[in-house]
Amino acid sequence: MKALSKRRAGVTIYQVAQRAGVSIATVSRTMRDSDLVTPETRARVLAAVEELGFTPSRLGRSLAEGQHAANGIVFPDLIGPYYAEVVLGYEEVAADLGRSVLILATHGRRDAAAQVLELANRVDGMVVMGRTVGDEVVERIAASGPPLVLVARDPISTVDTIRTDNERSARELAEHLLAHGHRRFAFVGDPDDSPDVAGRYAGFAAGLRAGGVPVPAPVRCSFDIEAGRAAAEALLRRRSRPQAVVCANDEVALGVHTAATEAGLTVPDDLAVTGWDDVMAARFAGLTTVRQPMRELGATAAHWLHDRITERGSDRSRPPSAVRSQVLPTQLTVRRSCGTHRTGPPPREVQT
Amino acid sequence: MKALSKRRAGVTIYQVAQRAGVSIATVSRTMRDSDLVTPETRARVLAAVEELGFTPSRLGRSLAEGQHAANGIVFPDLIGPYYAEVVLGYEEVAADLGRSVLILATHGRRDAAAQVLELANRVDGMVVMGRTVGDEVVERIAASGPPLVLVARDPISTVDTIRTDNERSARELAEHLLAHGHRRFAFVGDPDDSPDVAGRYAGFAAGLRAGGVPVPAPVRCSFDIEAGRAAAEALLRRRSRPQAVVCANDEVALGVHTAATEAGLTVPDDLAVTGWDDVMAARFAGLTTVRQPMRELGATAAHWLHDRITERGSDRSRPPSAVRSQVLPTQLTVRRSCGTHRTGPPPREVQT
DNA sequence: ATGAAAGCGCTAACAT
DNA sequence: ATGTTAGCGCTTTCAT
Repeated sequence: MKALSKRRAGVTIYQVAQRAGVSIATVSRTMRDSDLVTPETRARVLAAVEELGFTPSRLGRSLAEGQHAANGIVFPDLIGPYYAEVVLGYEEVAADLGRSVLILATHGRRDAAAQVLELANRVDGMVVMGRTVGDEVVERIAASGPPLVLVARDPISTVDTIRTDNERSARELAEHLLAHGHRRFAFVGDPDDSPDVAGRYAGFAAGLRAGGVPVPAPVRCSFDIEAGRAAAEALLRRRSRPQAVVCANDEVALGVHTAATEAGLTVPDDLAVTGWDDVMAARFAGLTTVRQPMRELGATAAHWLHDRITERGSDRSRPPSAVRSQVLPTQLTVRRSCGTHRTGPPPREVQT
Repeated sequence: MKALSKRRAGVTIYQVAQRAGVSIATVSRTMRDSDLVTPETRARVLAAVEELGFTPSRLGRSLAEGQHAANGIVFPDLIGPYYAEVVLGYEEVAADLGRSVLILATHGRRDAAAQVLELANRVDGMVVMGRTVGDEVVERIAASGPPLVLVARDPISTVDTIRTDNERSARELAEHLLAHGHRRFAFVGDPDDSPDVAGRYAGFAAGLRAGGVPVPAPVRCSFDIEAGRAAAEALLRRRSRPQAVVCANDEVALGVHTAATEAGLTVPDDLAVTGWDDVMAARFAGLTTVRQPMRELGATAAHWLHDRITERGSDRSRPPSAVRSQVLPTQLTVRRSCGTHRTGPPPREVQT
């Protein structure tokens, strides 16, 4: 069979060189804006480039340079605004720094590790977010792959990590709920599911403990409205119904809210509900929640990665700079759903 | 200066070959699972691969194969669930087909064209969505670049296009509002901004015209809550306030809703409001809107692209298959915000 | 200022 | 079944 299985090549540097009557080195120099080319030669080359419609092959260039000029980012999915915002912040900065962006959504697939490793092979640096792959994978890449930045997951030695604060705001939230007079609590969400949820539960528990109130075991559920609703339906059937339900994120809280309303309960009078993330719907549902700087998370990661890539490119005898770790602050946003305030006018979009 | 600007190479196929005492061809065959290698040789090679921690270079492989094994997608941003869902649907299918995904958010940057062209250089096929770059760019890539699929933008000859229906549902929406008794309308959104909005305005206008009601000029605004709110504030100050406001998307509608409430008006009694997209907040705000199959949009694009890439890879003497074009159906979702129904019980999540 | 040539790491046709 | 070798398209010494 004569089928050409290989993609037909475009215009190459050789054709341009021939057309301009110069060597490929000169064409290359012209394309890279080297000043070792006389204006006349340059003009001749440019003319040939124009006539032929030449665009340097990224593959050829990358192979020769040993650089992809691309960054990767690994996240679980794009459902809900959280990851989308992080990715957006990341992409924007990376693009400004002249780097293309490869994405990988793991969707909880079991072959995620292989895909992440494959991605590591296509980029000069990458971000790995929580809930995607285990530390073994991260450690392997850290050891022999491109520079890494961890986002929203527990740090491991030698790898830069950037997170948002969970414990502090969760504790603040618990204290706020206690101040409302609530004494029977529930936590909906799975601390084993992600470091973020673990931190939120820990802060929540610390707050209750400090208030001398018993800490409930978490009601485990996944990150969506339906899961929250199902969890709440079970919760509301208990003999001793909780007065306040703290949820792992806004979707879950919105599900709990829906279930409560459907059960004939009024939020917050019969049941207080809180979320996390401050998604758009939270505002319209009057949900008390915690806002976190999602875009900044992505943007910072992109900058840090760029630093690592740049330092690795330079003198390799110099030791790499110190491992960085940062926790960005979050902001409790109080709306109606956490309970009626006992004094003063009803709060509107108060932020502490 | 002695700085090694070139990235230190990893383990190469040559080192593995030497270690295993075979030629690089045999190593290559082993890695590609060719059956032209005896089990013993294969084992020896695999051992060497293991000991050395060899991973084939994607760059070397791609250059030799003339294939990136990657797809691209260009969209304006990831604000709001619309593009995020499309991207997610696209990524999921592309990953299943063994292709990495490169994203490019144009953010309305003026150098978007250059970035899109650069992206075209890194992929075997790409999706271009509306509101990103002009047809000149698309046409240029169609002529000399990788296969293309257009999503949510007007078709151009020779390029596959996939859209969701705007006119039909918009007209249905207008008819529904007329049935509520509304007679003075406003449309908030910019038809010049995207083909989608143009289609929605056209359907809306057609519906009003058929009902013998004057068609208002669009109140132009961008795609966010604040813009909608600002537009509504101006609108509500007019001497003859509209009875119903049809918005280009849910964010705008939510902004209009907010402005109306702040102005002391009740939705829908004093003002009916409708959106488009059915974002999560729409449900909690009781917003009448139109749902579109966002993920399917992305998934279909990924499949079509795969077809094109595959057919191009095979016998090039065979002409390419016909240009495809498809319009996915949308679904009017009626909630409270469009007006009180004159007969029967209040509608709840009715879908027509 | 320009050219010749040696890679970069791999695949695949061809030879044995 | 395995090896040899010629690319793939570019960058970058090293000469001139």
